[in-house]
Amino acid sequence: MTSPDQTLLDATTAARLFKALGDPIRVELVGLVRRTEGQEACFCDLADQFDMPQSSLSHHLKILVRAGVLSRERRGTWSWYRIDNAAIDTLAAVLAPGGPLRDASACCG
Amino acid sequence: MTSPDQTLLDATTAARLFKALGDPIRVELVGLVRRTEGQEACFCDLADQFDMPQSSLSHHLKILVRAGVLSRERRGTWSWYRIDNAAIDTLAAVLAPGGPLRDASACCG
DNA sequence: CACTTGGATTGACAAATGTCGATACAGGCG
DNA sequence: CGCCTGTATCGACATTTGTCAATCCAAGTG
Repeated sequence: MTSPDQTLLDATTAARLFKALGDPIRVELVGLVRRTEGQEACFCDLADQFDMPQSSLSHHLKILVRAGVLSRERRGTWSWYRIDNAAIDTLAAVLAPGGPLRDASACCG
Repeated sequence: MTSPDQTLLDATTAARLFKALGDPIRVELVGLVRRTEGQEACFCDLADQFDMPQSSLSHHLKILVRAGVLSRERRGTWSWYRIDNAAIDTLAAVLAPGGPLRDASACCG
């Protein structure tokens, strides 16, 4: 009748991360960072891959950082982005067989 | 400079699914269906778990169905929802170590 | 200090989203 | 057929989101 208590907290966390990835550009961004040496990429490298204004890209990156999917580090003139693996792990766990959203009798047995 | 070609399609698909899960209520909904016997639940059961108007719940379920996360089947008077495991698998694969968003040298070695 | 460059922030605006009450529709049942 | 019950859809509204141009700030260079 009332909204679920304990699980709602996890659902909120998961939803926040899912939401951050709920845009093709942001999925691409995370994928690009992941494919970069050391899972770290600077803004300038990312900007080369997208045909869009610099401000838009910065905006999407900010959303990913705010959600905890990426972290930003300013090194001299350039901004470097890297993946927060804990966040990805959280989502992977949610979707894994036996996790909150996936029955244990999944693909793998 | 131009937007990535091949991967963009996958990113769009993934983003569509992520977006559908980008709300705590919808995460809860999928979790509830998952925990139900046979991964199938009727609207009435789900409605008991949430303190919100029936129309809102129906709206969220529609979003999940439209995105392909759930499927709806009308059986007599009641609507039954079940998880589309292919969709969950798609996202799990995206987040898995070695997947598009996760470095291979992840948690598991 | 003046200038340039990388990148973040702001402002404006259209479009999408979440929420709710009201209404419509579909399937039993009298 | 008329009525109830379960669920979907509609209409209105406030909030959020994505996009772009413009501006601002920080760091390096002359």
